Amino acid sequence: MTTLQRRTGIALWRQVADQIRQSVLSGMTANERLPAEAELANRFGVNRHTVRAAIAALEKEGTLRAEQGRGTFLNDRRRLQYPIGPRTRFSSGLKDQSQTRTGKLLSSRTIPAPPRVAEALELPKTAEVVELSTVSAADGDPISAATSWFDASRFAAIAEHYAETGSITASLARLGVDDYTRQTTAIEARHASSEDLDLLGLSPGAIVLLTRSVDVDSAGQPIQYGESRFAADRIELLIDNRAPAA
Amino acid sequence: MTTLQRRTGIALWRQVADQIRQSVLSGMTANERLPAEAELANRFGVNRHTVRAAIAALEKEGTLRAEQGRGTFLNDRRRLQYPIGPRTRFSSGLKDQSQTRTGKLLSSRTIPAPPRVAEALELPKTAEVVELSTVSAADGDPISAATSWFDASRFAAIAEHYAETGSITASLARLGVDDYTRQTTAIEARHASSEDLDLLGLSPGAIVLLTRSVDVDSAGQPIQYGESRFAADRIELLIDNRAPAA
DNA sequence: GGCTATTTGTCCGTATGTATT
DNA sequence: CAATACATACGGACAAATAGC
Repeated sequence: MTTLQRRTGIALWRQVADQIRQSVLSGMTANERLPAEAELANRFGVNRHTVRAAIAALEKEGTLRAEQGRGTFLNDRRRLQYPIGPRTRFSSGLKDQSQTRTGKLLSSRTIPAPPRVAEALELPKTAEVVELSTVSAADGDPISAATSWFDASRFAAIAEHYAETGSITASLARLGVDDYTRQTTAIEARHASSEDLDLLGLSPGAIVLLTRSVDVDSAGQPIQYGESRFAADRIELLIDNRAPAA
Repeated sequence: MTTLQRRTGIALWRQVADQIRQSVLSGMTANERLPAEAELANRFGVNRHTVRAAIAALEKEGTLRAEQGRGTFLNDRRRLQYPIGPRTRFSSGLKDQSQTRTGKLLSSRTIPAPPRVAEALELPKTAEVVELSTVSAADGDPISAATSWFDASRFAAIAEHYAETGSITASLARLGVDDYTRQTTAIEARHASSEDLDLLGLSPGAIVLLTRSVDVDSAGQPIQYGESRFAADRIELLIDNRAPAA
């Protein structure tokens, strides 16, 4: 099966932690007991201390809890599903899966459009854009860090609106965009940058899902280009074609 | 700007390698020269030996090449775009971006349906399914490793057809499925297992995009449940809502 | 209450890998 | 290349808590 590897720059206990998250916990329900440390050590072919180090890491991140004499148990921590489709909206998509959602504005500035941004927004190369850096959280846990760009000539005031509402949809509505749809979403995966580690509260080596998206208004004009980083261990992206645009 | 962290189970040289991939190379064009070792060591706050270890790793995985006396240079490595939508098909999606595409059958077997498979295919818990393990490559580079499940009572012979055609679409056509559409696609990201490292020719620590998908026939009946792993450094997933179902 | 089996928690020592000087 | 300090991994032994009898 899946043998662990040495000398890769990734400690064994961390590989074991990842394995436990994936193969051991995948079929388990909340508050279920894990196999004993000794059995896990045997299964992965490592020392019990190495399994203990892995469990300690998973305990620290909130996935497990160990109780002396009783065993180690799986905490209730679902991966949120973030839907992607023509009607993709951050706020509403997660609403029914979490209690509270917050969107915080980190910074904003008006700059000449970077080439890829100008292309996505169908603006001339000399155009100016508003750049928004935001972090979104659900139930207090940071979910995504995003950078968004808007045509400065049309949406100069969007930063102020976002700071008040914490929502792109609401901010756009205030600026006369009643409705918009997702045109394209490109998805990549990579190791988190040190900035993302900070923003999303991840440990080094963690993975982020990176989406690059273009939203268009009802006239088909691109209004937003965004690059979002999602904590891959807390979220999955879901494309559901059963629910077409309303 | 976060400094690198210790005691996280990820060796410093690997963190530096990830950083170089992310922040240093992101703004660079192909065949551009990297900053000198000493400068990188200074920038990341680590010793030169550590930077050298990181560069050696990146060289081994093919993203950099070091030339004696000249410096270290960024190799040209584009990501293929893999479209996802109602009409998602592996073969045709990549056709215009690569010269040759091959689908190889690794193994097949008929087994009782695992719970998540039975649920996805809307089969009774006692049903049997055909499990196909396949690897797909474009221009000789492995792109994805997939495991697919089909209702054994309806598609018992699919393994033989796939072995001949190297295509799921063609195999289904032979079994009377003229048309099918993608119902759902869930996307996660994780570190590659050692099995995937083998199949996809990756180096340890590499990332895979994992998709779980359900395809349905024209009557809306689920016919295929699949889990695919894509090499995240060679591919990105693209959801394009501009081209609706034909 | 005691006894025992099971499981997690802590301590020792030792060897190897990692990172710096 | 060498010397040093720290992190990782292993092996064993025993303590502490829990559950069942």
